[in-house]
Amino acid sequence: MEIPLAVNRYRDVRCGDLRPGDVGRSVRLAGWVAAKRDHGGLLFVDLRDPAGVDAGGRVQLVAHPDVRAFAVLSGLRLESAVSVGGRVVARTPETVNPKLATGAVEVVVEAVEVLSSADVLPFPVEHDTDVGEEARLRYRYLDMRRGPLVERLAARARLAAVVRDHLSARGFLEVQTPVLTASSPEGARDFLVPSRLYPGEFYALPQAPQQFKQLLMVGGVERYFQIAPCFRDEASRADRSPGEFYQIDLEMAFATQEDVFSEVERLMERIVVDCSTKTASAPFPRLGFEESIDRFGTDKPDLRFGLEIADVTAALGGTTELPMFAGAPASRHVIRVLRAPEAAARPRRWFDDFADAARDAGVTGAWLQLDAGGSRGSLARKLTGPETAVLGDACGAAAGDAVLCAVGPRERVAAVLGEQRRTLGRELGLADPATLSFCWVVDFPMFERNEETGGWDFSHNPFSMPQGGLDALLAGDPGSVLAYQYDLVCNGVELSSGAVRNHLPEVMEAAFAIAGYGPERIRRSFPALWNAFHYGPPPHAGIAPGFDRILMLLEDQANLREVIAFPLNQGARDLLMGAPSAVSDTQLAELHLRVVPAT
RNA sequence: GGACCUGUGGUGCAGUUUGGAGUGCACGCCGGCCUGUCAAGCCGGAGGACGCGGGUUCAAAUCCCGUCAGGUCCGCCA
Repeated sequence: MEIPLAVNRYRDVRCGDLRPGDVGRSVRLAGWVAAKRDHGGLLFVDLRDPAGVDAGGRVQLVAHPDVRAFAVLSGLRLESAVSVGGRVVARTPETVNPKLATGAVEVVVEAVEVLSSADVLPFPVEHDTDVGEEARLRYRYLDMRRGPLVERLAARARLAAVVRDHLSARGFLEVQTPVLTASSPEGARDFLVPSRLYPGEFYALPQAPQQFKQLLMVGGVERYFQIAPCFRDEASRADRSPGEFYQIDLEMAFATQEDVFSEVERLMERIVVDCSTKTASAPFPRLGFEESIDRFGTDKPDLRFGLEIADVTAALGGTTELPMFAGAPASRHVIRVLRAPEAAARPRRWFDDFADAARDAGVTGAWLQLDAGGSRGSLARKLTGPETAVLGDACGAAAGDAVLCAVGPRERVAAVLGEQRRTLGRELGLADPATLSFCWVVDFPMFERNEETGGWDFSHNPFSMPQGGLDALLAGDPGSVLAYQYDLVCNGVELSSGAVRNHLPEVMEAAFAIAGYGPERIRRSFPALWNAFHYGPPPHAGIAPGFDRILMLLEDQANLREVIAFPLNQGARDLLMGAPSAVSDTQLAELHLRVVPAT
């Protein structure tokens, strides 16, 4: 994008714009001292301006000892800011630098004004040497001057612009919702803001604008969106920012799951086309939750490669001499296998590690190494030839491959083999980095067993509409009720959760009853929604794709902090600003707070 | 709440397994030389209680315990 140049006393041209056609011009440049090469009787300075983040915005200055500027520049430290007046000259052929866009010319310095000087730098700004992240966060502005981070911030701005442009054109109304709101009892830990006016009462920062957007639906906003800040006081991960993050929050009235899918597929296609060089194709494939677990061992599968998990419980359970297989059906265990490509020759240690990981997860792990002449491994001995063939055939393993096998409860077997699948995909480079492989995971269960209490918990979101409505809830088998609840997944990353919302108070009451809550609980916890839903709420559905996570995928970053200007660190501290910090007793008193020392 | 990895001049690392003098590398910094470099070069120099505290030992950067900081993961994240 072209940034208009403000011509003023600091500069009249950008460093990176000088070309042979400018030879003879008198120019004024402003920027940072990026490098100095002092020959005693001759001084070269690379001057870099803000456009230099993409390496295009720099030019070589030459200073001769007969100008006063020589001594000034010579004494300046790197990253000092200067304004330089000089004349553009052509370089002699043997001194042209092909690595610079401006490498055919240089600027002979006539005068220099030091705009500000820099101390000795805490880490090198030029050059892409690795710098510890702690230092990068503490001196975020210097980290930015290195370039790549600003490029990612530009990508972030472009993504936001594309999202706004696209969704606005599709009739979505951008509405800002409050940042100071009421604490809600469900979900993650809230960030609380003490009220000065009302002693002992608190605002909460929203974990998501969930209730507000549903209220907008009731209010007659047909389509809503917002690049919404969300605040959750939970532990962080590489792909999970502590404290705050952004969602492309959207909701549609008089809409079905299909309507949401089709709008999001349009949006994602537009994003991929406008914001990346990668490819994606809509419509996105759909996987049932159970199907995804069985085939890929996870509810967020990376579909850029195959390696599906195969079930051989029916084929081998109870029929072999191998006790772990023979006893499986009676214990309601499953026997599943995963092909490990070209792993037959891996060391014993690798297979032992797999078996150990399986045992730690509470299942039995075993393996088969397929050689041209036969098979080896922990399963080879007790199984007949045809039985080992079943294992290999089920997952498509051939000579040179290995078969990883896990036996135990279904979810645990899935988790173990799913993890192996992910690891193999990464180690073997099976996933094309230029592809964004989106999919929908649908039909999540509405409830799940609480292992401790034996009761039922909402497995995802208490606001989701159960499939089959009230009848399904009253049928007496909560475990079999599915929700209109869906995830958008891409390349093994969960980008988003969404749902057709439950807008019917009587269905809500029935759902909460199963989870062990009376109607007064809904009224108390979600008074606004509960009341609103008594005044003709439209059926509505929505979703909220994670803005930062989409950016991670587009920018090939493994860590969220790389796409955020001023991120908190893993421990939720801001190393640059020093937040959180203690406050004065006066402030505490005003807020009616007293700090109790940790015990 | 838990597990694991890392912590050595300003920066990035090696040294830790097998205890023996703060030893080393690259960059940066300070001084000197240097008129065609482009991450300039050459010479010289400064800069370290090896994160912190305790323990074992004749002797600890190195082994043990604790603690702090940074990171990765599990729990958690409706």
